[in-house]
Amino acid sequence: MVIKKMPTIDQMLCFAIYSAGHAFTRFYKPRLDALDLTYPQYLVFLVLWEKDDITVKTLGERLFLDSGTITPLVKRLEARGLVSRERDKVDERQVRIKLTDEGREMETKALAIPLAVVEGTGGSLESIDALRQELDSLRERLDAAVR
Amino acid sequence: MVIKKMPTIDQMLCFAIYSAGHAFTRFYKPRLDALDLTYPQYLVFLVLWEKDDITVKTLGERLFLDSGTITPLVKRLEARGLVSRERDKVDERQVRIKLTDEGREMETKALAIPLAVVEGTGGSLESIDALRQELDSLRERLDAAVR
DNA sequence: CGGAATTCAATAGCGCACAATTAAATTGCG
DNA sequence: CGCAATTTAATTGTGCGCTATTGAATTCCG
Repeated sequence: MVIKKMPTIDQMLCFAIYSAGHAFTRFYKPRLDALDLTYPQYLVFLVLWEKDDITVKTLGERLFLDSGTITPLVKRLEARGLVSRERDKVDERQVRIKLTDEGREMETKALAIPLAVVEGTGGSLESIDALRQELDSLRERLDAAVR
Repeated sequence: MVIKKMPTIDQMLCFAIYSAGHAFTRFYKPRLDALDLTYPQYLVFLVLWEKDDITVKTLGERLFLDSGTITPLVKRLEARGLVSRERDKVDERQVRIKLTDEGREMETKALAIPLAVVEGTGGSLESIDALRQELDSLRERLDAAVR
């Protein structure tokens, strides 16, 4: 089976992912407004709540983002007193990011969010997880194809 | 079953979609560089190759984007001579977007791209389509929840 | 040991995305 | 008809996300 003509945008997996991603951001918006966080900032906190005192590089690896994105984002969080940034004493190339008390306390308020998400997506936890696994595997194949 | 703790980022569907979307953009990058298009610009052309002489509003509805995103993007394409923008003669509130000859001719070169994508994603066309349908339905549920 | 190569974060510039606002054209309704 | 309400696109401002580059610290290796 070979594609001879340009596919319609509605038939394309990449666009389904692209538009579902935007829909998720819009869905999160009113919930995250309560914490005064953007969606990418929320992702940073998810990583830090799990384990903080990590470097910019490690954070970027978890989120598949580079320092050009991470650095200014984290600086904005630092300016608000939610995280701290300081050079590693042993290897001064690295910058370690830690939660402040205020940043850590936000987790409690944020607990309401995943509840609303499961409700908003509508499916069973099992079907959500199956979809997630397919997307993870897709991301891995795409990443592998880029190198 | 109720969520009591914050989920890990790797367990979250929204992040799987978010990161798969970025992986797709990175995968497309070298192919789109050959056309000197960004990924969102490519999506605009997919819509226009299918049917041009449409308004900013219609284009936005196809892509789930608003004029704040569409207008500057299309202006950049106009500056390169790939599309034209002109006010509708009947209803001057509307701006109609048409392909130029050069813009239309790009479709032939672009045909190589979806072939590479199917190869890069690796799965069967059937499994790709099943995944796409799940994501479309998810997007609809999320949009409905936002109202 | 010492210079070259590598690693790491920061920075500058471009192009989305989106919210909020503005301005103009059209429609609705008394 | 006339004026308010609505529709449409453009504009402004903020925050990603990426590329390319820079500069500093560290590691590699002869």
